[in-house]
Amino acid sequence: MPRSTITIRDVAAHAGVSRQTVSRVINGSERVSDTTRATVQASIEELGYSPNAIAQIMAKGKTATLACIAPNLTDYTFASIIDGAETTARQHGYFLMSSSAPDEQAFSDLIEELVRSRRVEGLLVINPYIDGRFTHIPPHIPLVFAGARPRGGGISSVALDDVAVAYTATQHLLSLGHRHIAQITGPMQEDCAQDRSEGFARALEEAGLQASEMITLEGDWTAGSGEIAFWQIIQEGGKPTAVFAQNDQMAIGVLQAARRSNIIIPDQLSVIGVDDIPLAAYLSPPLTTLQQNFANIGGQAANLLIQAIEQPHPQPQQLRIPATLLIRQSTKTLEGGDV
Amino acid sequence: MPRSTITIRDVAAHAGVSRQTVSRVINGSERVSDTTRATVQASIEELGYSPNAIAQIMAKGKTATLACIAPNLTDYTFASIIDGAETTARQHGYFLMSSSAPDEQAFSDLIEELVRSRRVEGLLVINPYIDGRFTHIPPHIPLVFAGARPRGGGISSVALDDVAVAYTATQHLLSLGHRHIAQITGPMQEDCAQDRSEGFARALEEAGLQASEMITLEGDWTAGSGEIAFWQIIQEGGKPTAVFAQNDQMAIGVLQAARRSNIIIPDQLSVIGVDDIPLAAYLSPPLTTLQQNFANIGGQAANLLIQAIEQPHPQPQQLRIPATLLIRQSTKTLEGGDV
DNA sequence: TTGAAAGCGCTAACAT
DNA sequence: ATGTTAGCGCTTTCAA
Repeated sequence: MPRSTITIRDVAAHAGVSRQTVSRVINGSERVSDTTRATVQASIEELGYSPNAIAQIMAKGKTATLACIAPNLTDYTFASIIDGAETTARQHGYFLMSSSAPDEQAFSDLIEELVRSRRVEGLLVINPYIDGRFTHIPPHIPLVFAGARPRGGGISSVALDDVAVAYTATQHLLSLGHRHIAQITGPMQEDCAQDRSEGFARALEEAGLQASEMITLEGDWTAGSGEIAFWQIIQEGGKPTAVFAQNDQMAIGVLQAARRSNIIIPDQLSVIGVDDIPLAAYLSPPLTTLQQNFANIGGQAANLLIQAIEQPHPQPQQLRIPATLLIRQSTKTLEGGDV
Repeated sequence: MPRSTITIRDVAAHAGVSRQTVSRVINGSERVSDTTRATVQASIEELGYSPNAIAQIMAKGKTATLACIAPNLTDYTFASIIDGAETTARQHGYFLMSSSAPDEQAFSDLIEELVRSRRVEGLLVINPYIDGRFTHIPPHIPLVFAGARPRGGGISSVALDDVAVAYTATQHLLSLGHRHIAQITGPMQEDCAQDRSEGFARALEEAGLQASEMITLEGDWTAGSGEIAFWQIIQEGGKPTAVFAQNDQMAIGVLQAARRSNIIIPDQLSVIGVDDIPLAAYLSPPLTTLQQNFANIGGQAANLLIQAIEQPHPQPQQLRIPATLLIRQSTKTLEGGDV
């Protein structure tokens, strides 16, 4: 027969003090004499007491829990952001409940359950604009977006500096002499894809070129979509000497399609991606890309969220995180003519 | 001035009934007349009332929350298991808190906080034997292991049928005519790596060969370790015609090392992995592997855990999940001689 | 079918 | 420095 859980009451009785004193010891209050503190501590140890977190939450009115919702948990970029957020949250004494919501309905249900039931004090939403999910976020709850700048005002966010990233990637290709650069974008309903397209256009314009002269196709961030897009480029008779894929997955698809079309990379075609997923360095050839610091993005987002919870009137902030150009072997100086 | 949260009290007053009646309506009790139920429902809607989950937990003494702890959240295999577990947990009305614990200390701290504070009712531990973390698991808490069979008795688990998986992989290579097969294992302190090694040996023996005649090197599941292992094989003058890598990541390392050594895959060397990570099909060449159903593993594990929580005396169960051989282009019939 | 009382384990606000 | 008194918002006896 395992004895029933021991409570603050048992400790109080055992130590010969009031429950309140035990509570003070637990919470590290100054207003306890060293001797009683020691006595209480001893009782706690002896009884193997541990406070019931739910009861503490109940009495304090604070759950010290954040929710983080991503489209899924398996995507490396999402998982890394969550990992970073969790670490930071815990450092500040918060728990992080991470959940996936593949579609708008699931998102809506989840939010409803989490927020209305007051299980969490704040919301960290990764990629809020992949569908209409942002419309289901209730007002007045501390909120931070990760992976996209907010469309409306008053919302804090942490995201890659997408314009700058695309600009840098395109610049790199231009500096290698490429003048026929195809672009494969993410879904254009996502601000992130729009911003990267803008960065692409900007770099071209500075070089006296027009984005409209280049082939641009839309993918959905998957390797498969990159593959399809590149085949389409070939079929349409496009002769780019370089491809800017807006993420690594799609770049991988391009590598695959190129291989099957007997196009040698980087000799006949340079390819650059964005993200630096772990396998990028192990591709054939290793992929030149822009490395994101996902853990940092997650950590900063958690920070902003905790600020929003703890401060009375926090100022919404938009943080943009820079990326690092990693030159590997999938990009190369343009030598001969076109493909 | 946002009005303070409305409670069951407000609803009771508004509907002209007692709090208990409202509670009964919330919990779907039968013992309420249809008319009062309707009245109460109307009040709930009108006031926009939603029960406070923390208070419910407090009163019921059940958190309906599971914890899932993995070495990290970013590994695709872990994330997929978690994803599957979360889906199943939610279907049964449970929440899942997933956390990463990179080392033993972090694991110990996390468990301490989660279990002793009674925030969670059960523990789902992914890869409990990567270090000594399993020794920090407190007794008497509902527990399920994922990714490894338990060493002690009385613990439920869900894992790949590692012996069978390795047997199938090796069989495949043997059936292609290979007789010189190198093996790259995971860390041998992990049961999973041991079991796969056993399956490897068993298949060889059935073909009249000995595992001791083959080169076996130990990796740490990373692509880098696979790469290093393969270089070592070459340096030592090993001439395998095939490599069985105990996971895809290490197989990727082999692909990389082979490419740099100008060894053509699959013409000069066949390579097979385990997992079927998303990029396996996009490698050069696409990787032959054994596909795991991670979501299923996670889902089954969550099921067992919930059973353990809800049933008085659950029987510990060891579930072994089969894998599917996916033949792609990294394995090929042995034609000429050795490399 | 409904309500009153008691309590879940803890803490905040006042005492002393 | 310590104790007393009220809750936190809900559910669970037990009565009626």
